[in-house]
Amino acid sequence: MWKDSCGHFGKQSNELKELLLEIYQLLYAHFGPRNWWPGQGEFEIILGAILTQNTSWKNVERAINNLKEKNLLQPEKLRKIPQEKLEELVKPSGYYRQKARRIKDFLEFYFAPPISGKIQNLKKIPTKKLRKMLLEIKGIGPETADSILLYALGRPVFVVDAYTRRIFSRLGLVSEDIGYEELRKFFEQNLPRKVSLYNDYHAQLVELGKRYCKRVPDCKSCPLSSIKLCFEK
DNA sequence: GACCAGGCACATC
DNA sequence: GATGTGCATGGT
Repeated sequence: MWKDSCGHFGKQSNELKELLLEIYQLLYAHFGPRNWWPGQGEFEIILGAILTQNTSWKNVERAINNLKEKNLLQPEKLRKIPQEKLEELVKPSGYYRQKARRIKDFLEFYFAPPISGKIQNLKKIPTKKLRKMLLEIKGIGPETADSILLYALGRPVFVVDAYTRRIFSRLGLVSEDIGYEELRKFFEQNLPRKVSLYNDYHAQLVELGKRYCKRVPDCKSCPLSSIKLCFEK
């Protein structure tokens, strides 16, 4: 096996593209559609993306429900409440002081030009430029930015997380220390540029990771074991 | 009680 | 550029 300049291990491009689709199909057949973030508003999804940083979704739901109960799931309202109040409400999601600050930082960005508090203005910005703007906000790193782009705004950006890296390095398809950008390009260059596919693929990988690809892998019952790619360690 | 979760920023070498 | 650490609640 050779290693190319992008850091992933050798497979002919066509072979790789088929393999990535095959993996997705196996996951889909096994878990069914994940339906991540269906029918929610953009702003709620953005909050979720921030709140879920290194945190289980269950805890994020508690935080979001707190905000929902107080009818605060709107940027105008969240902007007005003091940070200490916001901290109390998002507490169940952990890192609550940081996260309250990050939400406030995002709101500052959101209400400043060129967005000026209007979601239509946000939607107008081209993906590449918007990604850059999001990354300039303190507390929004690559995964959070890409989650916002994909799940809140429907942009064709593949979201990469710790599970993605772990799963694909164990499959032997990429190096285990591949960087975020490289890994994202690995998917974007080898998958059809389709938002619905990116959306569900990432969600499937998270599901697989949670169940079978923790630090100690459970490769025997892993749905990918049928293609003999899952290393047993 | 240890380990983990849909990361990120910052310090230090 | 790589590696280490703080942040914090709640589940297994």
